Amino acid sequence: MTTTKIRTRFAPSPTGFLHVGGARTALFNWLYARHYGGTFVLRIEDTDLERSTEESVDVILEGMRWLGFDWDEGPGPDGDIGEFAPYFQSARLDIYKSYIKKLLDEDKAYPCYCTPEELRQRREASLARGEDPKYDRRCADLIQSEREALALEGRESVIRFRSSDEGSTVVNDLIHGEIIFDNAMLDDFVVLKSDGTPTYNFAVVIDDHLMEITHVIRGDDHISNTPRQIQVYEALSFPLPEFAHLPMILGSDKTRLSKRHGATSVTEYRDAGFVPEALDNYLALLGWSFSASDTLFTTQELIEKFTLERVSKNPAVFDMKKLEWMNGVYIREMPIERLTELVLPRLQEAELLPHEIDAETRQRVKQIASSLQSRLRTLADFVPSSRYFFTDEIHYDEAAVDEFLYQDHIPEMFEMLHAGLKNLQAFGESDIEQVFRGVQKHLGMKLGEVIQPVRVAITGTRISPGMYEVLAILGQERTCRLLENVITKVKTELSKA
RNA sequence: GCCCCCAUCGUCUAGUGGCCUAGGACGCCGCCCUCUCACGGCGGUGGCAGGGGUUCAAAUCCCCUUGGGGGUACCA
Repeated sequence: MTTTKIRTRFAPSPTGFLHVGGARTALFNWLYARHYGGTFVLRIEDTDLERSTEESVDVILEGMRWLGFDWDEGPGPDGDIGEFAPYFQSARLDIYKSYIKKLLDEDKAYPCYCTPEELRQRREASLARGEDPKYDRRCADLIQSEREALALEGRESVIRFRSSDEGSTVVNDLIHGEIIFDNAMLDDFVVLKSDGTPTYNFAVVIDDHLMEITHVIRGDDHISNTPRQIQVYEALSFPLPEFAHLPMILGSDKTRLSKRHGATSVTEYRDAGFVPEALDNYLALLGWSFSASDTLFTTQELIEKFTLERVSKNPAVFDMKKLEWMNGVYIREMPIERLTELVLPRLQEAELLPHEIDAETRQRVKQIASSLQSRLRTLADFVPSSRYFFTDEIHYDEAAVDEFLYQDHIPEMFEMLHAGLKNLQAFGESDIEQVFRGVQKHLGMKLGEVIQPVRVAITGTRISPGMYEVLAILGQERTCRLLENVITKVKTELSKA
């Protein structure tokens, strides 16, 4: 057992939405902390002043809450919470500067006056010569007077880290094992930009150290950055945390998951009718597995079973079909009351229900939800599938109407059904079934030959829950009225032909 | 270009040298249930990238090739 308390963090940069890849990283950090009774920190890496926005921070926090990833330290409703505040990098600039000063004082870093344009040209030139496009260190050994002269030219400076060309740097990764980098491959990278903000590779080290992060769990696109960071740790005599690099999430064409592949933001999945537990469960399986046979895990089980040892090394392709299946499982297994509550706002949104919902309506929606529960893959499916329960304006599937309704025997058959249904004292499923059976027997038809036309008449389509159930929910009055409407419609059409 | 990571069914994966004639899940196909569609049940299709080694024995270890991904920014 470890004696030090585990501390993990998720450190998104607020330049857009909470990406599913980011959500997966957050999930693993969160699960790891919860599994070991550690602390989960949320830190906002907003040092890119150009691209970071406040709205993006809100969207990310909202996504985190929706997914259920509660953080112990980080942004709170009234400012940052936690002993290592602030948790926004933009509010920690003085801290970074003090460490920059330390590096400068010890000659482990130096100011560089090359402009981005000059750097770009030299990089391209060396690439064209077939050389490594490394920074050429022309500012590495400037003397004070030279620096002043460059500054006098109006040049802005950045601070570069003086990296060693000797030896190698070893990344000891919990998932990948030892990864060795030749130090000669690393150049003197920028640690402080000319606008006074630190670069990622520097700030991440300072913060992870100061916030006492014990396990740095992140996407494996950061592997190549890790040796740079390790050199910073060493230059500042900080102890190294453990590193664990997660496999990336890819799109169906095996390239990095992006907009081209469909929805990538957590918000989109929420809006599309996915439930958070399903997304958590699915995301957990992207890079982690528990056994040869288990795939369904409640969030609590995920916490209990999650370990880094069972994280795989290979990249995972995001499979929407499997997510949909899993979401369907969660919808099927949730209490009907919850499904009802989740679906009400969507029905209001579609203007199928008023803003005020009374107990009777809620009860009715509950019945409908119950009839549709096994047929949903997303909550969004509910609206089109239940439309006819709420409005007489039926959208007819023309082909189905031609096939089932515009037949000579339909008016007579429907009139028999109408008469039978109208006379019922009670309008339960079994009562309705009696009427259908009677008509079917009388006409010498198969049950389906009676029911399917009714289905098309009532729902407009050939697909719905059991017919007796649908009619019972609709109620005697509406059922009879809808039948009457259809009988007229069919007669009119037949007389035309 | 250079550096790094990765490589089992279409997809997610189990597999840590003999238990593998390679297991599960999604998808797909078929059958059953059945008033349609779902659900559910049953069955099927389908894979160790290629080549060399090591070993009595390799999906499992090593090397090479190939393929994919990432990095090489005053983005994170």
